[in-house]
Amino acid sequence: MQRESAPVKITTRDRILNAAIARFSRHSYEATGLRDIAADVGIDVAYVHRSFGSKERLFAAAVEASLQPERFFAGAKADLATDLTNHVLARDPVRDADEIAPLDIVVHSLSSPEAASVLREVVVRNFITPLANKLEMSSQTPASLIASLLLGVGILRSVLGVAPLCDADRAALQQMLAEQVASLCAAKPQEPQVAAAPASVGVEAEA
Amino acid sequence: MQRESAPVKITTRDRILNAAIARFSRHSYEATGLRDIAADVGIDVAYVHRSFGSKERLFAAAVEASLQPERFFAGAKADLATDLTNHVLARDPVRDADEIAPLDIVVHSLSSPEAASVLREVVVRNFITPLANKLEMSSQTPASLIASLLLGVGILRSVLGVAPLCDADRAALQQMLAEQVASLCAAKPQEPQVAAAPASVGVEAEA
DNA sequence: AGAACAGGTCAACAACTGTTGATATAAGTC
DNA sequence: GACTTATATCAACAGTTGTTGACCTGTTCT
Repeated sequence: MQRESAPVKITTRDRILNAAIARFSRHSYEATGLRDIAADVGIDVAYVHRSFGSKERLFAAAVEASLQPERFFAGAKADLATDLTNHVLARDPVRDADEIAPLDIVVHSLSSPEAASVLREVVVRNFITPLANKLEMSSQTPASLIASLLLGVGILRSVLGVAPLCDADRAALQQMLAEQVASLCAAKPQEPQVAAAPASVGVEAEA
Repeated sequence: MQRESAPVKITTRDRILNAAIARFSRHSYEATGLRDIAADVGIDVAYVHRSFGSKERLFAAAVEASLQPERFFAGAKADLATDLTNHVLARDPVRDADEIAPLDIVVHSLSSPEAASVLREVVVRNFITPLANKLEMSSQTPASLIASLLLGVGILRSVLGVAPLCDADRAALQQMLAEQVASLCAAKPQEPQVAAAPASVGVEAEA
């Protein structure tokens, strides 16, 4: 036993958590069984359940461990748009199927009452709020729209596997996406906007 | 029995389909049981299964019936951005919880191998491709990004119930979202872009 | 040695899922 | 009346799922 260096003892609990992150990052909350996770670790189902109390608490721990704000907002403010889009586009959904990006767990686990109730809180606390802070904005709406866009791209790319997003040229896609994010980053923190009509926003086909 | 007017006979099959649309538009594919649908119609499980062959085929029929291109692309090209954002923002996710918007089924049913494989094809065929056509674009990438943004907003608003999107002023949100859609509508159909570096897109905090 | 305790296993529970075979009921056709 | 077809039901299957109680096995502390 060394004194100075940390024990770095990898507990079974940690291995369960990592296996859970891997599973929930690839399949939906409902499609991920505790037995699958147990098999990955090589232990009994009962123990993975007991280690975290319930499936939902295990999922909550996995989301919390994946969605750490410092992973997204460590860089300079000027690089934010590029950094964020990189997080979504970094992993090629077909080529790098075995890698795991921090946002994958939100994208894949979605849509079941239990999963949604866990995600609701964490997404706001660990992503939208830090993002709005970084942008020095009082309103969280633009940050929420950025989150929406990134989430949508993540789902269409790596859950649905929509061709135009999977096969598109990476640089061109990155450029187009980053422009949208940057535009939202620069959005005016406009007040409730008392009496301005919804104002149809026209589409100019020729740029 | 009248001659001229159509029989308008509402078959049990139709009632099953409508109940399925309602269920899948509110809960995930996996969380929606055939027994729930059967109970809504007031019949036995066996019959809802037999009427469509399998749960997956019933889901496919429900998606097909919900996601009809003419619902989204009937208006003028100039109103497209406003129309599309209206489809996502029209229904207040908490106040109008009992209404069903055509896009809800895509948003809520997401994320399970079976559901994803059904959605993959239909979303491209019934939304992205018609949208790219309406925009007279050769590339489907901008249309896919629009779909991403709308899907993301839908999920954050009505699945996760993220506060900044639910409570935000409708007009302001509509304005901000429509601007993004319009900007993507006007995207240049740029070629694979041979040798341009990813080009960090800066964020100007002060607009 | 003996007690205490975390780490881990085993078998089983009750509830649920989509699916299927056998069967009834009713209407329309020959 | 007999035969077919669509409509619908019943009961049950086989396979899941998360969860629980009882038990075993080492280690550590006293």
